[in-house]
Amino acid sequence: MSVQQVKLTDAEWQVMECLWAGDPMSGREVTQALEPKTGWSRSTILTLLSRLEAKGAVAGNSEGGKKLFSPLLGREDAALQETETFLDKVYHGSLSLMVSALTQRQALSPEEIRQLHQLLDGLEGGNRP
Amino acid sequence: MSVQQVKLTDAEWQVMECLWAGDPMSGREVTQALEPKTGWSRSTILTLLSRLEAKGAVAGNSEGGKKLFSPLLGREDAALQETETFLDKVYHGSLSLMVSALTQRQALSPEEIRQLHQLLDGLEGGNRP
DNA sequence: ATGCTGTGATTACAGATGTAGACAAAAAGG
DNA sequence: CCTTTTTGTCTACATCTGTAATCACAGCAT
Repeated sequence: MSVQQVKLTDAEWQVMECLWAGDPMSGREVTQALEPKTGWSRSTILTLLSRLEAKGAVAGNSEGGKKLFSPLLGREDAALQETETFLDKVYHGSLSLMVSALTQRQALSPEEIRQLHQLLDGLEGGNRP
Repeated sequence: MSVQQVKLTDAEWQVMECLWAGDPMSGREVTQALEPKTGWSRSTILTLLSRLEAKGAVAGNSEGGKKLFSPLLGREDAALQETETFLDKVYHGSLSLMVSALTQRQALSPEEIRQLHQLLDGLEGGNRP
């Protein structure tokens, strides 16, 4: 059932994003990877990694001195959870309400719309036995 | 251009939800409306209303002693902003990526899918000159 | 006038979050 | 071995959030 109900903060999410990209990483690697985007100091990253570890979202293996961190919480799981929370809060849990709002504001590129269409068509095909 | 970049917390969002529902409301009305769902005390609500006022998300008109609060930030605007932030953070800004993730996890009811379909079809019709 | 009552403002406080310095143990280099 | 560098843990602290008690004042009832 994967890791339950872990709430990631924005900063933590960035760190996770890193770990999801290149699995076992040392603190330094994460720091370097995030440096351009965030400019956070080593300490900051390490703190975040600790908190994530405490939350059970990442595991730290300190075999032979050095410690390597890997995500325990999968990106898919995290994304899904975040999505549900978001949809509930903003669109009463309804995806179509969300899409509707976006289209009404013309916040979707034709490209996005095309892709969505394809997606849904594919779905129908797959669902029909 | 409506109110810029106001970030609403979860608690604040609930209060706004209230104000969006029945526009000018007194603090007491908001409190009563939220009581069943949240159980928050009058003080809590008033604090939240103040913070929202400070952020420029609601306006408080104290004509003739009593004070009435109305939203300055529209629900549509708030939702759109929240949506963009969310999409960027979790799905690199791509709605179809989100929908794809949802379908892969079978997190969409057939009903939702049907509605989405309709929505998109309607869109195409409207877009074709 | 005088004391309740309903209402907003002020103050409070614990826990979460963003951000980082100081310190200690371990590794690497000479 | 002893110094320099690396790396992780602890501690720190300002701000933001959630939540509320208390205060002060305006209006109503007596």
